[in-house]
Amino acid sequence: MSTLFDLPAEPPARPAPGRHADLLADLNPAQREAVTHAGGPLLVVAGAGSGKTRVLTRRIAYLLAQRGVHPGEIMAITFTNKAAAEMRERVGELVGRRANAMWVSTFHSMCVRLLRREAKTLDMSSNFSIYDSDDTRRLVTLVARDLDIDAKRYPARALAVHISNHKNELTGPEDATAKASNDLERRVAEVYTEYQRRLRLANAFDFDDLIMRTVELFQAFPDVAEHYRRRFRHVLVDEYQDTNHAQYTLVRELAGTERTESGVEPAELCVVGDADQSIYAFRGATIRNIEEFERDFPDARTILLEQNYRSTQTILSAANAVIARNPNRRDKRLWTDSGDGEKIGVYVADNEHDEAAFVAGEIDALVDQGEVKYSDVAVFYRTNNQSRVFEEIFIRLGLPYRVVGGVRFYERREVRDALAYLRVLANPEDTVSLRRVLNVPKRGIGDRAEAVVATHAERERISFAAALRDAVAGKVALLNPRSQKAIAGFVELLDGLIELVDGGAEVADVLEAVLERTGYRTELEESDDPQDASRVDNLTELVTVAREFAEQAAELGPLTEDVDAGAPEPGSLPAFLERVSLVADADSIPSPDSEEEEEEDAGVVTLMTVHTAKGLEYPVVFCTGWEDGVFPHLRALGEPAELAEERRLAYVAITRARQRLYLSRAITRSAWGQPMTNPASRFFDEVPADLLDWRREEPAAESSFGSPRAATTWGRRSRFGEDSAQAGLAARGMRTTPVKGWQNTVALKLDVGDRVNHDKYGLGTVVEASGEGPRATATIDFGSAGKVKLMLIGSVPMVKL
DNA sequence: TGCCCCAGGTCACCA
DNA sequence: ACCTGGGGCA
Repeated sequence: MSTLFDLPAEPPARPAPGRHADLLADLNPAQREAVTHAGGPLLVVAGAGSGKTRVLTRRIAYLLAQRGVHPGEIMAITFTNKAAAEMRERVGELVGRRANAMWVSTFHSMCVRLLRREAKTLDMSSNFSIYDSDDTRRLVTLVARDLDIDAKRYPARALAVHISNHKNELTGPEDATAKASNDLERRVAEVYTEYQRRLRLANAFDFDDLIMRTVELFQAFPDVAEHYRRRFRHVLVDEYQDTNHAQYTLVRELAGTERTESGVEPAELCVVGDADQSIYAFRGATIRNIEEFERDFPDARTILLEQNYRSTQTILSAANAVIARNPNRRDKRLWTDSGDGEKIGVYVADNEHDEAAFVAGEIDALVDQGEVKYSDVAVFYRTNNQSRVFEEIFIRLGLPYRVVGGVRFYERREVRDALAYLRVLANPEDTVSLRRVLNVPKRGIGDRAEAVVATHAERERISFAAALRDAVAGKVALLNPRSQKAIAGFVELLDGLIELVDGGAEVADVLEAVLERTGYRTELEESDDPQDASRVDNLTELVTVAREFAEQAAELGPLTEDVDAGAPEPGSLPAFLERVSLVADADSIPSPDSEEEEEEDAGVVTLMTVHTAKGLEYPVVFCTGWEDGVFPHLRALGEPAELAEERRLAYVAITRARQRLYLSRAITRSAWGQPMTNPASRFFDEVPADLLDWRREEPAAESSFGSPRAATTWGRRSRFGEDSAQAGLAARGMRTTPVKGWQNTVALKLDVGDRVNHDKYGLGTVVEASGEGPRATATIDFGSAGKVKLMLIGSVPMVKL
């Protein structure tokens, strides 16, 4: 994992177009307009593969080359460090070294930069810690416990989510308290209030705070806002559809909407996005921001990019047809002039193993034919737990693969422990980190001792770190001598390490000292748990990361630019921690072509969730698990808003494919240890039939039951407010049922104790029933055929007796 | 008091 | 698989 911080590999160097004509020469008219537009706010609606990044980078280059804009006046905001790095690099190719003076960063790192500089204004110290979701959960747990909140009724996870939602909506603790109207909301407000107090005490911001408090900074201190507004005359935002309310407000504050009293005009705002690719509602993103852009910024200009440079027309037609089913969307149809290409391969598997075998076999065949190499292929699934069957068969067949996602490096316990030590050294007030490592490895400071110290801290209104020192000095009542001695040893240990830091030791050496002096490494090395061996490896890797970080910093040299006052010294411990905190998950995704891949090397197949796939592209894509209940996900069935989001997810998945796309489903799939039969994904119906190449259809036996076409009056669509898909397709002359019998019939209503007859399993008794309407499931005991969990939507080949 | 081990319940979507 | 609680033991 030494690629942790590596930037995407450079595309082959091409001559940098410096002159006006060159910057625009290879752009289509819409792109050209987006690049040259001057004046009012600009919304670029960029369909998948329509050259969005190219437009953004060219626009920046154009600003510099043709409009005399100084690079220091440009702020470009992205969602991932990877996107930021790519943009910086591509602008660098076009304009050279001057690119360094621009701010090209993620929302979060931009805010950290501002907050470090302005920390004093918010009564914080500039060496603050940044809490991620794990730290947040820990602190919420502590707070909830102190407030005597029933952890069963209000789990810390849930409380943390509610707090996060408040922050994304810019609702502060006071507002939350005032608005609370039921028990849950009052509890949340209570925890939220105390949580914020404790964050401040720990000199820490959590992830959502970075945005919320920056907004607060701008709103409470207009002179600060004006300072940055004066500086950043051009604000560009990528992936605008993924912004939440707080980020939206931040953009507004930063760019300004009208002339200030002292005469600062609003900055020129350019946002780029695609509402159809908004798939992060679950973390607060709202497509409202892009949909309402023209209303938010009245004199806005909107440009649509519909020409696609990535996929075949077949793939684009499928994507267009699926996404067209979403209500209330701006119509947009992707097209290409590069031809139809292959049809979409469709496979109906008996079960998930069969599905995985098909995928593996097909990849094998394609590679054998010399059509593709492994690294051209990606396999998508809806949820991470679906990766296992693919891994199994890939291993069995010897297909090289890599799973992206899952437990990430920085989420591993040992890595977090080590970083917690470093954070304590950088910011001793960081209570969450301090308490995390207090007794790791075990050193005789148990729960009891910790609680006594915490109580003392609370009563004296001092930080936990200060309370520990009191404990050593014997000022903490109820602490037994043995614990006191253990705490003294711990404090001494920390002091020794802090001395090392103050003496200017390199981060990697500090880290080494932590692992040595705490006995952390020794403990792992002496353990006979095989897992601990890999933990040692991970820690070694972390040391390597720290080492490389210092080397990189040394090459860059000290920062000179004025706006970076308050930023941590390059290569320093705080700088390292900041870097690590802000590594977004998406940044660890290897891009298909970026590895140091030899020409001859076939690379590896990439396995990932659809969410992870956003922004990537592959010549060959297998999108699996196209089943109602899987994709779309179970909890989206019957929820129009969530179903729309699932459909956007399907759209994202389809548009990742360049040349070949495969869609597959399994008739039965094991979930939660039980086999489950799932109907075909409704999204299948939405792809025009003439684009599909059926590799295997549903076995006839499954469809012999009932009269599938007749019984759609109950239909999910009519009932749940979608337009009539049947009518819509018929009107366009599209065939809607490629396979006989997979349309939905009336769902069976079953209760515990009902007797049923199933075409395949025979007679059975319902032992469990749950869910309503489209989400109804039942567990049925078929005697010798075993217990089976079935979804009751779709063509259930079963009758109630 | 603190540590360790085992049991049992729980939670399984996506960054 | 991950956290929590109880009981036995140094």
